[in-house]
Amino acid sequence: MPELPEVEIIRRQLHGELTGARITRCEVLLPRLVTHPSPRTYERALTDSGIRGVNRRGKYLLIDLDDHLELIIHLGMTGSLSLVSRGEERPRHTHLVFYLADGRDLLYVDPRTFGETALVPPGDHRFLRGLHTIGPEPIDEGFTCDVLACALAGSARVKSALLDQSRVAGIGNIYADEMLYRAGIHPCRRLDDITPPEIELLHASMREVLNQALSQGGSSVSDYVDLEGEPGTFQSMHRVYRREGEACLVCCEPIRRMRVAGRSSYYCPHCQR
DNA sequence: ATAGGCCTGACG
DNA sequence: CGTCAGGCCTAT
Repeated sequence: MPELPEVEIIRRQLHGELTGARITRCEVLLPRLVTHPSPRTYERALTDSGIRGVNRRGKYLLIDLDDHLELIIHLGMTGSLSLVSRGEERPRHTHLVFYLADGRDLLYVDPRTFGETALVPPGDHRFLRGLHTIGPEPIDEGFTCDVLACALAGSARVKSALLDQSRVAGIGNIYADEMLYRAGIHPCRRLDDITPPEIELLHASMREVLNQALSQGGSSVSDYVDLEGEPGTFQSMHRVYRREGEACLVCCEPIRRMRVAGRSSYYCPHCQR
């Protein structure tokens, strides 16, 4: 569920709450979610680890531990984290429990179980192909128009390209549609057909959408909540996503939905060319 | 490039 | 019952 803005909100909260805290032990309740090393080794290695900080790359959370390890968590489609006092009842679908020395537990909850977690030497992302091949961060200073133009080389359809994490990191189905709408670009346009001025428009739209979503605490369409259980509010500013049949805010044409790259894609047939 | 698979849950 | 869902991997 969470895309870059939602994961970044959670990262900031985790960083504030967990920096300096200590994991006393970890319990893996759904071994399938641990992709490296074995779930037992993962549990053992996490025993008594200090947390130095929390970083993010695309949709991956990277928790920096003091015993020369990096704890990686990807929330998949429906994953969430929550920080609770020990003894509080655990929500349904709690699959990982990190016990902290201060009496709190960090819970990983995920109904659809599409998430994953791993424990690796810092920066060693060989075991997570998605991380190993990840593209540039679109909210970084260095993400210039030129960087975007390079990332969007080729002949794929632009929506597929935006969803491709090896081209640009962190964009998912909601934000791809919202960016393309604001840039006036049809999701099916081929990359080699997009002009330099359009790349500039798209670049500006990407930064605008991601920054606005961040300042609104992300999008909560069905179940996204942050570390404190709070939903975001950017969904009220969605202009196309899940608005099929509703009037375009600019031209009043009904918003349409079509399948692109296997995903529902919402667009205005008049404003997006 | 597309379909199907992984899962559970909400909704019509 | 069927369809859809914020992700991502595989096989064709």
